[in-house]
Amino acid sequence: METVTIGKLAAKGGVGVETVRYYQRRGLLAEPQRDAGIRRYGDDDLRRLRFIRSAQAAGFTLEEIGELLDLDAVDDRIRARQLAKARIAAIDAKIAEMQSARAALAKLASECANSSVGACPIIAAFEHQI
Amino acid sequence: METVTIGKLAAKGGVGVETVRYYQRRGLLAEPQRDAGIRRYGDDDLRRLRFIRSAQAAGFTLEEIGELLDLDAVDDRIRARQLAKARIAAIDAKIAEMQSARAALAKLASECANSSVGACPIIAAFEHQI
DNA sequence: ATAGATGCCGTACCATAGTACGGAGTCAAG
DNA sequence: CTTGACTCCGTACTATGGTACGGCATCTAT
Repeated sequence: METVTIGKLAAKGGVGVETVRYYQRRGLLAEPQRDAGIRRYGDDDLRRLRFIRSAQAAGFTLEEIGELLDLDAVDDRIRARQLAKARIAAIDAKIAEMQSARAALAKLASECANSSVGACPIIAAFEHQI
Repeated sequence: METVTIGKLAAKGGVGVETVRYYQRRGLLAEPQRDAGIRRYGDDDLRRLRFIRSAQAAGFTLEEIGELLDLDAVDDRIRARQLAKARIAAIDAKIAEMQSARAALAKLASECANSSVGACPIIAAFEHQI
């Protein structure tokens, strides 16, 4: 099987070497086989690493990601659905919040035009938000 | 003028008392008038506090918020626009990322149905993301 | 006037998610 | 067979944004 060193794995996963070691310490990645003391990673490890980054982008903490990985191993659909649904709700709320913030920023960027003379209250641009 | 104590201000701003003190230490809120040693806040302080929370929701760090507040004081539109535009781009990217993550979670929640028999790979639900 | 809630202060501590260090071993190319 | 890049390890440090502590002062409602 194709195996890669920690540096290659990290590069493919878009993280640093130290981050891989850190995830290993946290139990998010399994200790891989070693070849003369040097870690050798396979495709599963890369998938797992990428999953961690994706789940992180979805707003899960590393602790929650650890739980997801356990659920995956045990195939616990009920709990997985629970977590997914809770996260979806949180994401929807966050997206709404960010859209509101975006609107405030757009207002700030457009209404307070480059060289207009009236007042340009940055604080006011955010009023009535959230 | 109506003035409130730190506890009331914090409550109205949706933060803790210690957080107000912290913002003050960071220079995000001005030291207010005092009445026998007790801080007395006015409406401007509340507006400012709410602005901080909104700007935070927009993804600004406290340091950046400090800069925004300075810009507001000095009425520096050019820089304010720059920051706003940069932030909007970042927000749009983040929203796209979250929508992608949301899709993965929705897939996880629906395809891996409660009591189906086939495999329910949580990791696979996130494949091809981001 | 007396509780009990608030406020004051500085300093210390917390969680999260890494990042850096430094000396030693190992590998790959020329 | 050497040189430079990569890897090993544990431990310590970083940044961000707060949160907690503890002893004392003050305020508010009865």
